[in-house]
Amino acid sequence: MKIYEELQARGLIAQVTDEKEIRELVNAGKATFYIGFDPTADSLHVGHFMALCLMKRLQMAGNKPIALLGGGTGMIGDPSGRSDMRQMMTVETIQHNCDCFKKQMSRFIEFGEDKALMVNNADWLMNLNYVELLREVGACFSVNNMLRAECYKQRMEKGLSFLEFNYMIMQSYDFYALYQKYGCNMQFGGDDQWSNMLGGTELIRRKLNKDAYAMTITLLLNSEGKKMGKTQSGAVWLDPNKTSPFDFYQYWRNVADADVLKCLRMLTFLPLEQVDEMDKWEGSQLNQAKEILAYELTGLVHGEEEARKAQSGARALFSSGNAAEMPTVELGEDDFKEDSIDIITMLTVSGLAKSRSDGRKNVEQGGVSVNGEKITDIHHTLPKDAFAGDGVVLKRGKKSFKKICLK
RNA sequence: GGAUGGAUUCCCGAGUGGCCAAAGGGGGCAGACUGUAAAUCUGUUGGCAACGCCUUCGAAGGUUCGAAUCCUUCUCCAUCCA
Repeated sequence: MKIYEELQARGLIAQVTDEKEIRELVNAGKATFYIGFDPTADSLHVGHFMALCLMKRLQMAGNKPIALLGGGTGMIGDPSGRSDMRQMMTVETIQHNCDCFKKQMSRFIEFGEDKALMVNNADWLMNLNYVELLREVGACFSVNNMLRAECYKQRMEKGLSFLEFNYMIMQSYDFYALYQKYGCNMQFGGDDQWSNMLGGTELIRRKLNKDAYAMTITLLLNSEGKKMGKTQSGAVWLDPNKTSPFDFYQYWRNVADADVLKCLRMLTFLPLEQVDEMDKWEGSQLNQAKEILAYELTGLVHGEEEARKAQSGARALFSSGNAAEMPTVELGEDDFKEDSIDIITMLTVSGLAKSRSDGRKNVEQGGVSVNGEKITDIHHTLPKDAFAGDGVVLKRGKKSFKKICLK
C-alpha cells in the first residue's frame, strides 16, 4: 500500500486541494512539505503529535518535511477554531515556547541537511515592511473572500480584531516564502487551518503563477464530537513534566469504546491489518485494544521503557491496588505534626485534592482509601512509621492513585 | 468620534439594596451499577482552625448600618451611525 492510500485508510486525510496531484507527488516521494506549529504553549500536545507522525510517515516515504516554528505568527494568534479572542503573548513567552518545541520535536523527527528542516517564520515575518507588504501581498487578498472563510464567520458575532484577521495573510506569506526558499510545494495542517492554507496556495498562484497544494489532517474528535487530548485540567501534554507518562498512559487507557479503533488507526504506527483485526473485538474485549493503544502511544512519546512501567503500574494498581510503578509523592518533615499526618493533608500534599475542602468532601463521600482501606473519618491520621519501607498507597476515586513515601 | 446594550463563580446564564457564596443548566468531582467504557440514578461543586469566619459578581473610588445590585471615573466587548 502506498503512503497516500495508507493515510486515507487510516482516516487521516480530511481535505485536499488536488487529490490526483498530491497522491502522485507524495507517493513518488517528491513532495517538500511544511507543517506550521505556533508556539502557544511550552509543550506540544496530541494535535501536534499527529502532525509530527504525519511528517514521519511522509518522510519515510521519501518526502522532505519542513517543520515551521511560528515565532512570527505566534505574535498574532490564529483565530481559526476559536470562539473568543486570543490573549497576546509576550515576545519572551514566544521565544521560550519555541525553544521548548524545538527540543521536543527533535526527539520525533531527525533534522539535518537532507532529512528534515526546521525553520522559524520570525526570520522573515518580523522584517516585513508594512506598506511594502500591503502592496505586494495585501493586494492579492479579497476581504470579501476572507470574510466568507469559515474560520472568520464564527467570529463575526463574537468579535474579531484586525490583528487576528491578518493571521491568514501571515500564514499565506509563510507558504509563499517557503516555496521560493526551499521549493516547498505542499502544506499540511489541522483541518481548522484549511482556509489559511488555501490563502497560501492562492498567493503562490497569483504571485508566481505556480501550483502548490494543501492537505488537512482530520481533527481527532471523540464520539461526542469533542477534541481529544484534553482533560479537565487542560491538554494532555507530551512533556513528561507536564503530563506524566503514567497519566498519559491512563488517558488513552480510558478512551471510550467508540473511539479506540479510530485512535489506533490515526495515532499509532501499527499495521492496518492488525488494527482491522481488533475492529472485530467487542464489549470488554475492547479493554485489550485500549491497553495496546495506551502502550503504543506512551512508547512513541516517552519511549518503550516508560510505556512498560506505566503499563505494569496500571495493571497492578487496578487489579490489586498496589504497585511498584506509580506516581510517587515524598513527604517532608513539615508535613508531619507530632510524627503523624492527617488524611486531608495527605490528599492535598499529594495533589489528589485541590484544597482541604475538596479533600474533606472526597473523604465524606467515601472516595478515599489508604492501602485499600476506605477512610471515612476526616480526622483520620497516620503515624510517620506507616510510611517506612514501600510507603503508602493513597487512592481518591477509582482512578487516581499516589504512592506516598518519606523523603 | 457619537448613540445604545453589555462584562456575574470552570462555561452558559438568573439576580436591580439585606432572605446572596449568589437560581437554573452544562461541565467537573465523588458514590451506586459496570469492563479502568458508555448510558442511568444519587450526592457534591469558592476558601478556611467550619453551626462560624474570610475572599469573589470587569477595575478603582464613593453613598449606605448594609452593595453583584445605587453614584463617579476607567478598561474591555457587541450593535448602529461616521
